[in-house]
Amino acid sequence: MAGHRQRGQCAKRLSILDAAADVFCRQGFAGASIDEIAAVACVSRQTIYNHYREKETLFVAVVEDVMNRANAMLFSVLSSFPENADNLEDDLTAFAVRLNKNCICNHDGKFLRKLVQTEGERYPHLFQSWRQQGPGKLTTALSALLARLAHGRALVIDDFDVAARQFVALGNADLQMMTLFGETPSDAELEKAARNAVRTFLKAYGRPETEKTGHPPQLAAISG
Amino acid sequence: MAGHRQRGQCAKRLSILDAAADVFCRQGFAGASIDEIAAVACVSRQTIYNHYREKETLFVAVVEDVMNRANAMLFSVLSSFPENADNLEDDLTAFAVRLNKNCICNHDGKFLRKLVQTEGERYPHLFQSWRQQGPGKLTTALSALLARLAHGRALVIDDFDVAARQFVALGNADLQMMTLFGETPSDAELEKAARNAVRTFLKAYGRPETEKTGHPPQLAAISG
DNA sequence: GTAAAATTAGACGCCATTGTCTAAAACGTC
DNA sequence: GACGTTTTAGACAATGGCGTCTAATTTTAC
Repeated sequence: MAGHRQRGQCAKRLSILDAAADVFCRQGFAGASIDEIAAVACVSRQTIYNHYREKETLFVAVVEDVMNRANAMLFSVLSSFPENADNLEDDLTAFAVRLNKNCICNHDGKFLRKLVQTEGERYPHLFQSWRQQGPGKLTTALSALLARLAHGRALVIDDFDVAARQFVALGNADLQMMTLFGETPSDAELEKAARNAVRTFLKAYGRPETEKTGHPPQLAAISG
Repeated sequence: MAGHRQRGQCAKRLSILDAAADVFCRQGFAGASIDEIAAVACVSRQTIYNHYREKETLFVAVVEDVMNRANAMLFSVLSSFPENADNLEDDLTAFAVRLNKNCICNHDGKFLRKLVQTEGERYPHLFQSWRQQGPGKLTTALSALLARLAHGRALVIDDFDVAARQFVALGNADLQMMTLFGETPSDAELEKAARNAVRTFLKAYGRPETEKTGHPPQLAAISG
């Protein structure tokens, strides 16, 4: 009887989901063909229609799958935010690297931003939930984490929400063009971008005594 | 004979170009139909094929048209960058507002970012030129303008390219999500976003004496 | 007004895609 | 090995879009 023969079925489902994500990402919803998805998934077309009633059903399932993965990853990265300020610049830099590498510049992040731009108007409810649970959560959570550091006298911040958005924006400043054009930054580039971002962030929000230790007043670098 | 009957022809061309931009932007290349473009342009389908040999030709023409408009606007906005530092915060804020409003959050800016994401892989040469003349020029030009201010002792900057990218990134920090989701920020939101960005930028890069005047040391806002 | 050029509506062939259907094959469990 | 389920390959109709063609109509220049 039909107990749990889900072993092979589940593998098929995942295979279809992965292939569909790949093809939808490259071709968009309109440009993607079920036949190509079936070919990439090494699965018959009928199997796809067997699991997902129609193209749109499959699309929604793919987006929800990617959203879940991305949200889980974001939660995981956020939980690695530095708690104390012993080595703030290095810890924040490492955090920014993780955030960029695993949440923003990674495959899922690019996929979601691409999709929300192309199909956002056609499926408002679908991406609205991602907006709240993804980028929305990122800002509020990061805002709270920065507040913790500020409460511990490590940072001087007047508006935590603004500072959170600026931290993310600075972290992407050097990578935005690359990711926009589909390139994936190397580890060295990720490291350098995060370092630049955190230096500037701490120059703006770091406690004057704290940030100055270690660095000479940086005035030496100015030309003339 | 065929001298220059271009009066009506030119109008048709522009009408087609506008309609095609609209439909391509909403539906993407694959999803856009020539019939719909013809309907929006109030033009027969044959007229489109008369001016542009095939769908791809039309698409390329649309992208180049938008690129030219965007580049001209970017050049115009860059030329309004403040020269002296008499009222740096306000001048930079006004500049950031113009940059966001007319180059990044406007219709053409959103269109180009959307298109480069969806069709960038399929037409690399097409968008590569925009990358160099649009975002590329923005960074190098802004870098030179910041260098001018730094040379005049108004700013303290160690890496001008990084500072330029950070200025743009900070300017978008509060607006990124809105533009990603297709919304258009109000003037008040533009003003506030630019103000937040420039405040932080000047906290990081402003000369200590200059930036402190006017503002109390901002330590009062910290909780506890 | 006239002639050349441009535009229009509509029909047409062609091709790709969607979603359904069927019969055969593979699979997993007993 | 037998049975029920799943998968597969392929055929199938229906749809829609692209690009072409034609004949009629409008616009424009002179």
